[in-house]
Amino acid sequence: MITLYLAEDQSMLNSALTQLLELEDDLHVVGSASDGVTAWTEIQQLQPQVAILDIEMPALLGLDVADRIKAAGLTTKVIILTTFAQKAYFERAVAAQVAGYLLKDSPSDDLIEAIRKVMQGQTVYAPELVVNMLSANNNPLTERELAVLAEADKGLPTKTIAANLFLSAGTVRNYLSAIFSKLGVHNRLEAIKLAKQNKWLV
Amino acid sequence: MITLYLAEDQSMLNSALTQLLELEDDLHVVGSASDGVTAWTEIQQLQPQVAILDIEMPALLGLDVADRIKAAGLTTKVIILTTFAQKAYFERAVAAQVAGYLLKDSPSDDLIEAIRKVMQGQTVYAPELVVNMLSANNNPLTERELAVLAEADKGLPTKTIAANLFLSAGTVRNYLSAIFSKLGVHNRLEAIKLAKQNKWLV
DNA sequence: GTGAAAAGATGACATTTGTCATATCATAAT
DNA sequence: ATTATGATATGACAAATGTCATCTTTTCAC
Repeated sequence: MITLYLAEDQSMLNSALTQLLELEDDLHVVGSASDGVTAWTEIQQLQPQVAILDIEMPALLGLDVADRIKAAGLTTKVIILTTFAQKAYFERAVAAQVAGYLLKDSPSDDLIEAIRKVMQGQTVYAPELVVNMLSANNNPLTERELAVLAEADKGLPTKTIAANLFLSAGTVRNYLSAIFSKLGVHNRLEAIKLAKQNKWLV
Repeated sequence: MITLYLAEDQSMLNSALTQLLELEDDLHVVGSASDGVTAWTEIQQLQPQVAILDIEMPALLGLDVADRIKAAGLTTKVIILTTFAQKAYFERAVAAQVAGYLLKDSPSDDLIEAIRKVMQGQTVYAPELVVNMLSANNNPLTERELAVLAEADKGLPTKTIAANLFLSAGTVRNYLSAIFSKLGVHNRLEAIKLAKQNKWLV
């Protein structure tokens, strides 16, 4: 019998999956949560064999939970279950040595299959991710540029951004200009949109 | 036996729900799709008693499918199943006289219950929506202002916005200025953020 | 049918942005 | 030791943006 914990903040999917997994003779869902903090607390107590974690959850990202599971030395294997194939998330997941990374864009039977494979020691990655990995869309922005862009994203004018980051207004505009040129756009809005699309900016 | 059709583009949820609904003795899923066009085609052929439609799907919105079902005079009852409580969507759904409007933020049992109620002629609306409706956080922007803001949101410069809407650049700036003053902000970015927060802008 | 909004326009002006050249200093890589 | 890169800054200039006053037409409610 494989014991499972499910952390997924979309109730419809959470409850549907829970019931579905329970139908399998060799699977048992010992608990579920719709936020990261609850998940982390309960996983420590229940020590399930496999934890299925959504990434985007209130309070704590699934990836953060994965990090903690690893840091705490639990034997719980982690399967990340998320909506989109985003490189940044996938990289973090790999770094946290998760056992599986599935997309919600695949049928529920894939999840069941993945659980069994993971318990046999295999790692299961959605093929889309691997492809995505190879087509390196790496963040061209430096840390400072990102900081400036993040301020700009708040809708603040140059002066305020400068004040917030203890820079001169000119420097801020330089950074923005550098950002635009790297991203091939011509104003803040476009830069922000692009950076968000690529998840360089949250 | 109630015949169902399920249109949902997130495969994990689609397959999980299909299997779950099939477990109920009085429910039968006659078909499912992950895009609006397929859904519409098959609903016409299969004429299910209830169609469960996601809103955001490729090719055709669930709401569009609902409109067509109504226009074609089918007896198929529609339950909209969507992620967020957005007033605009809800209003369209009510206008299309859908029988139910559920959020994915509710457990799957709610859906099953809703299906049975709908077949008894009841309408089922998520309570969050009704609350949202009453707390009239009414949009102070006119249709035209919204259109301008939507263009601005694409990151386009004034000229291009003007060209796209067949307006003069000056008019566009006037509209933006009017928007800022109504919203109490001083630039596009802030206006867009505020409008999105209030769901006046998608 | 009058009056109030809303849609649309123009022109002028001040401010904010975006671009560019150029410079210093620190650090990391070869 | 030299070179590249990143962080930081200035000054100058052009282009885009935001503000205001003012004007016309259409539409819709009373």
